[in-house]
Amino acid sequence: MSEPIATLGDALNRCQALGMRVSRQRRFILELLWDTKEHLSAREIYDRLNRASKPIGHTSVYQNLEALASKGVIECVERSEGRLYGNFSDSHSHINLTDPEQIIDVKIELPSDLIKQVEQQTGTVITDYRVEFFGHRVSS
Amino acid sequence: MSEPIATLGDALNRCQALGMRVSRQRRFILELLWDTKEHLSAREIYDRLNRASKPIGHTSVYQNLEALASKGVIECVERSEGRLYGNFSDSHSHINLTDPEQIIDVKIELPSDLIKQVEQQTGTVITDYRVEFFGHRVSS
DNA sequence: ATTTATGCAAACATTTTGCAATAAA
DNA sequence: TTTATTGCAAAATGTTTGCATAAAT
Repeated sequence: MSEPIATLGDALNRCQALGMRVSRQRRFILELLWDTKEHLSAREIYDRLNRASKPIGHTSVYQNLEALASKGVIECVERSEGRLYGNFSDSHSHINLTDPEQIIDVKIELPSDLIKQVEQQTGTVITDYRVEFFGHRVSS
Repeated sequence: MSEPIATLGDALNRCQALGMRVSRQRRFILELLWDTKEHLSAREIYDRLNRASKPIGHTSVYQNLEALASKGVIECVERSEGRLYGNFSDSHSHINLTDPEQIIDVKIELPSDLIKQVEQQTGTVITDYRVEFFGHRVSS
């Protein structure tokens, strides 16, 4: 497991370590995601940046979110409202609740032997992970 | 909580109990979801039914899935592939590899005490989960 | 200089809506 | 008969792609 991505600086460093260039627009996105605690849609990210005089096009938003999420620099969650993106500052994992829909962040750590087992089974080195839970509140 | 919907018959009965008519097309959808063990997209359901000479239109597929899911007759999960519907939960985990980019599917099961811990900490009932790993191959 | 990233325009995919025809009860 | 359901056509959203330009290293 490599370093967790807790701060904006971590995210920018991780980009460079991955061979991704720290472009103006990429920085805009990362700054926004580290400034907010919400999960945002591509559309929302596009709107907020352009409203804040941080010009960026739709294509760049989508391409960046896709690249950053697939490399584990940011997180992506699927919701009925669409695809939402957020930072890893607090916790990597979350619970998707239904009725009413809500996302709860949760901090969990997988047993290291479970991770080792996955690495050995697949011939990989795991650098990061997150767990996505689905469920509902106890009351119902 | 009312009776669990375990069989196709249960699902059809539940429809009637809810005042929903058991139309030809609605039955097609429920039969398909109870025949398969996969979660299917609206598109996939549309295609499979029409290919099987069980004619149904796009609108009906969407309207039915929406109605059935919102009334708890079937289950709906949001995935990166889109919105999927089914009659049971599957835990599908994978590893996102970089350099070259590749996704490996992996079957893992979390320790039940870890899940219980999350449920207690958050006051929720976990019905499903998946783990997303990030990493790279051992060679690189 | 080299390679990655940008972003317009357009294609593509998914989901929703109006509404007249149809079928279940 | 009554009322829910169907499904066409079209619109509203959301996402991806080709490619020439621009920018990062």
